[in-house]
This record gives sequence, C-alpha cells and structure tokens, in this order.
Amino acid sequence: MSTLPDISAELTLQFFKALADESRLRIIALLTERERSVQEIAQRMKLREPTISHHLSILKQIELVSSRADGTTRWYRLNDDVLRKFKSAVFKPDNFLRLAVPRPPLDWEAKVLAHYLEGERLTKIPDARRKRWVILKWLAAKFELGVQYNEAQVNAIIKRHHEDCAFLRREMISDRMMARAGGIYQLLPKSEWSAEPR
Amino acid sequence: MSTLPDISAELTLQFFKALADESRLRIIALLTERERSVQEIAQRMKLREPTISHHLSILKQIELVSSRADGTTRWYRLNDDVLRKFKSAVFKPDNFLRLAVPRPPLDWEAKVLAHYLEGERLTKIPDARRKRWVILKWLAAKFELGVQYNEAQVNAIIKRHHEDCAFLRREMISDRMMARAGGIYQLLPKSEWSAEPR
DNA sequence: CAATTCATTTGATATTTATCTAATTAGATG
DNA sequence: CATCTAATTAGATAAATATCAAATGAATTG
Repeated sequence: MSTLPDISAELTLQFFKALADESRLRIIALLTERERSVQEIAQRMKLREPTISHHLSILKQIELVSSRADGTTRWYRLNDDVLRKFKSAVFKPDNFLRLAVPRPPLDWEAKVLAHYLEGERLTKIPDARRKRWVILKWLAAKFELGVQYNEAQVNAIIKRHHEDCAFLRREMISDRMMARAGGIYQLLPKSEWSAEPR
Repeated sequence: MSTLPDISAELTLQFFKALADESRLRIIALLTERERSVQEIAQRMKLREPTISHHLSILKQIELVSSRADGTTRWYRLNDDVLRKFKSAVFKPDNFLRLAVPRPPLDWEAKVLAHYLEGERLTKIPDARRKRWVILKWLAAKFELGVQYNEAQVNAIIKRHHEDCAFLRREMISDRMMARAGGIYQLLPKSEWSAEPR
C-alpha cells in the first residue's frame, strides 16, 4: 500500500475553483468523450471562442487538460490521471486539516515590521488586518508572561512605541493576546491567541 | 455490489461552488476536529459572525454541515457521510457526462408557450413539471422586481391569464420565483429561483 | 507576401459573491 | 418585562470573474 500523494492547500483551493463553474464542468463533460478543438467546444456550448480559451486556460493551470497543436487548431484533451489524483488527494482527511491555519512566510512578516517600524517606534498602524497582526505580535512581545500589569503600566509600555495605546490595547485583547480581568492585564500564552488573520 | 447513488448536475455544481472558497475550506477544516459555534469559528478565523453564518448556510444547503441549538448558541458539525457521498458520486464518469447534454434549446420553450397560450390567456396548465416551469417563467415576467404586491393584486394579475390563480401563485412561490412575507408578495431575482426541473 | 483560419490576449462590462456594519430575531436570565 | 447574548438577516460595498468584441499572434495556403 503506497501512501497517496498529498497536495498543497493552495492547489486544493485552485482545484475547487476550477470546477466551480457550469461552463467548465460542461467542457470537462465534452472532453470526457474525446479530444476537441476550441472552436468545436465554443459551437457546442453557444459561447464565443475567447470565453472557451479562458476556461481552458484555467483547467490547464491545474493540469486537468492539456493540448496539442495541429496546424492552427489546438486539440484539448482531459487528463484522467490528474482527475484521479485529485479524487484521492482532495478528500483525504489530512488535506482539510492542513487548511486550518495558514501561516505566512516569516520573511514576509519581517518586511512588514521593517516597513512600519522606525527603531522601536511605530510610524503607523496598518489598516490591513494581516499586517496589523504582525505588528501586534511584535508589540505583545514587549510584555512578559505571568506578570500582572495595571492599565497605566500597559499604556506606558505601549506608548513607548505608539501614541494610540488605547486602540492597540483593545486590539491585543480582542485578539486574545492579552486578557483583562478587573483592571488587571496579563499576557496570554501564544496557544490562546486567536488564529492569524488571512 | 450496490450501485452508487447519482447526484444531479445542479448539485454537482453546487458542491464545487461550496468548496471553492478559502474561508469555507478552513471552516470545514475546523469542523473536522469537532463541532463548533459560529462565534468560535469567527474568532479563530478573524472574520465577523455574519460572514461565518453566511458561509455555513452555503455549506448547509448541500447538507455538508448541520447544526443543533443549545440556548442561543448553535453548534455546527461536519457530516462526514455527506462528504463521502460526494467523493464517490461527483467523480463518477457518468456524472460529468450528464452535464454534456445541452440545456433544452430556447425554441423548445417557445413551442411550449405557443402550445399553452392563446394570446395572453393560458388554455391549460401543463402537468409536466418541465413544461409548467416554462409557463411559470412566462407568468413571473408579468411582475416587476422590487414592487410589493398584496394578495389581491397578485391574484388580479394572474387572473388575466388563468382562472386558477391560487394554484399558480403557490407554484411560483414553491419555485421561489416569488416570495410571500406577511401578506406581501414580491418577485424574486432569477438568481433565487429554484433550478430548472429535469 | 497577402489572405485565411484558428487561437489567444486585451480591455470593457455586467454579474456574482465575500465581507462588513446595522438591524432584527430568539433564547436565557434577572 | 427588560436585558443580555448568540445568531441570523438586510443592506451596502468592494473584489472577483464570466462573457463579449476587438486586436493581436501564429500557422497555412494560394
């Protein structure tokens, strides 16, 4: 029993997107019977050739179809093996689990930090949630686990990095990086934090 | 060896559309582990609750998830059996072939209309669902989008074309061409209508 | 090389849809 | 009954995308 091949989360999404269109499903249906030219498909489906070209290029991206040239016509055919590959890989339980928490590459985070920081000072708070998240992680690292802070202390620490300490404090709390209980603030362990935004 | 169940072309498309979104794939991933509330998913994914509700309703339409209520919270869980059903049904070779059959040509509809109409008057309501659908589409066109009608108005309009306004009214509603809410009737956009019967 | 044919690319447009905020519903609780 | 909380619905907006016509590309043929 060989292990079935895994596919990336990216490819899984691409696969479903490729098949989530009636025209493309019908193109696949037509190609199930035999290979066909763009023109032929366009005529059968009552759509224009550029439209079919467009759909085929999407199916080609995931290698579900391939083409061979013959003169000026291009014959497209369905790759059954690829379809089988998806059938077995896409529904593996692990495959969905992989999607649970996407993780941006660390160097991307480094870039975001570099962009919004001037030394230890925040030049601006990013509007994009994902970028703001990076900033907040960096900010949360200024606090110590297990230590209890009061509001003034929290504000003082944040103010070293940016004026708007109220906003940043709220953000850290709503992201569950920090907990407030009766005026007392505490850094939470990373395991408690909300998932990373997309 | 029992034959695997077939699914309609419509459902095939709905299935792929349901899974063709990163957020929904991630929701499925989260539900793979255990049942979860809307709030919980929203926090984990950094999206608002209405957004999650929306996604869940789409997954619910194809019965991939179901929910149970407990107080004001709703616990959603993944239906593995449905996932398995799709896995086996969606990729059956026949399933794609079914899609190849082109939609019935419009002139077929024109013929049906011609057969059951005498001017603006319906001579008879067809029993065959598919033909009745054509008639209902024609009838629905007598109403305007965005306009609110009361029952008397709806009846009056239908009566111009056929006596049995109660039946035709119910049919339009059950086919979701029209909505009734507290005595008020409204034409629905075509995107809301039930799929064409086969 | 000019003309022809099939395909792709480009750019525009209309539809769909993912997401948000605000409003509403419905259960629970004091 | 008033209040609170979780969820849904409604409405608005922005992004994605399916389609087309026009322009361009590329192989073929007279």
